[in-house]
Amino acid sequence: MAPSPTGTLHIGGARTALFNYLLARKEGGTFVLRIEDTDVERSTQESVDVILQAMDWLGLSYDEGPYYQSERYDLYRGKVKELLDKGLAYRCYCTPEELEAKREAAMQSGGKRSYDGTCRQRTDQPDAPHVIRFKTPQAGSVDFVDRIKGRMSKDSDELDDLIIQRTDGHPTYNFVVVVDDAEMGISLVMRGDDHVNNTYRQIPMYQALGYPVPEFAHVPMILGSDKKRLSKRHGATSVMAYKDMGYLPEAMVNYLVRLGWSYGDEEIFSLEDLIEKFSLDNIGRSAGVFNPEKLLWLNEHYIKTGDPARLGGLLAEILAGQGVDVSSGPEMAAVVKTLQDRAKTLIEMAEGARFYFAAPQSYDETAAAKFLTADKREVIDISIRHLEALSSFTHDGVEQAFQSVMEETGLKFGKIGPTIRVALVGGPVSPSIYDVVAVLGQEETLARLRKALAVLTGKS
RNA sequence: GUCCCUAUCGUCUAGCCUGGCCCAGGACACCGGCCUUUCACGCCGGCGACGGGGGUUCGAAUCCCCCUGGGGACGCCA
Repeated sequence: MAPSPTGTLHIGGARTALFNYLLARKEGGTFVLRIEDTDVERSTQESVDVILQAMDWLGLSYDEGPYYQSERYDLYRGKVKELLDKGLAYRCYCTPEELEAKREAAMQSGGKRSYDGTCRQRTDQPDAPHVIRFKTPQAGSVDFVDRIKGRMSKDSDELDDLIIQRTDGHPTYNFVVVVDDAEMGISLVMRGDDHVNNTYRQIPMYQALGYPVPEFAHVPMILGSDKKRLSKRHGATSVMAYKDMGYLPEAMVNYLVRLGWSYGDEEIFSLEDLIEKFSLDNIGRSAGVFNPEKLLWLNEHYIKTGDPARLGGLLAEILAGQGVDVSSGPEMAAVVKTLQDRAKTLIEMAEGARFYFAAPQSYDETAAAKFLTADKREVIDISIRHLEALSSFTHDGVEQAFQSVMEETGLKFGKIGPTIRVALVGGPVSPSIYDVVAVLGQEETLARLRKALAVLTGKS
């Protein structure tokens, strides 16, 4: 996996990383992380950190690296010299302005925008600013069999002499990946299919340098809902943004892998399942549209089925970050269990959990007007009595207590529950009353009910 | 513009290689119903696609050709 540290790790990059990881794990290969930071202008340490964090969050552990291309310039320079000495590369003195003008002119006349090879035959080698270009063979065609797309071919005369070393001496991407992939023994290059045209340019370089040509697997791109390249205008695209929005990494992994890959009708896969089941054969060949709803559904699924203790830990972090004191409230796992079926994200769960840790300061107006009226004092009072007498403060115990309240008052639960709910949580929405009471505990429940009673008494 | 790739429900896809089991299956979303102490969950049902045109064949989503659509690349970015 070789991301470039010029931004965050986005959805597309993460999926490529995942596919690479899965294949390496499945086939017992080595998963190498290499940071492609030959663009000094745009590469930043912050981006490197974000990439590392995202890989870690997704659970994609690497066996080697991270390697930094910026630390391997000696190697690349040696290889450039080798090509120069063999006559397979040459100095080009054309300036960026000249090149731009030529491209412009070519565009106008409907021709190719390729470099015209002006400096290819140049015999003098003045000591002036120059780049180094690779002398791409002009005859025949470049062919390879892509592990995903099958036979691929391009006529060589469509290829021009690409720059492998800039005026400032820095090597360029297309050259260093060839050197690195070969030197690092990469046997399969899997990357987005926006690179297929680079592959045609890279293969001759492997050959020129005497390297074996690796296998290639070009994964289709991920597009936005308008079928355009995924970008910020389609909403969050960075992986870590989803962590912040309360998504679970297993949901992200599951979503990502199904975007472009399938295994019959199955939808749910853990990383472990995937290491066993993943295969290049089941990757589709066409671009896919990023669908946030399905990702959300998967997140919902993993929240629903997740281990309460683990989810509790994650929830506590979020709550703490929101300034909620979770140290004195009920046990997190118990809280989670009451919310798992009704939250799609951890953020949503946190919202739903706040009342457990802070008694209502006020009551929702419309809910109170309906369910917390003076005539409800008796119900609350009777409920208090039965809950006081209850020794087993569990879901079932609480249910029995309310059974008694129903008998004593002759009311159906529909006439009791909503009132208790508003008194306990302050609003009209919460998990099942029995669960809320059981999790809140006897002391806290009674305190909140008495408070409500006092408020009602003060009113009349 | 040139080149490369690609084409099944709105979206992700199964099926295509090894034609008939497909008047096309699953999932998300959407719509309806049931359940229900709120909100949800859940359950049941529904809507919905082989881009078009030519071939080949007894028979094509599946094979061939053309068209069209979509994406990508064309940088001293990666």
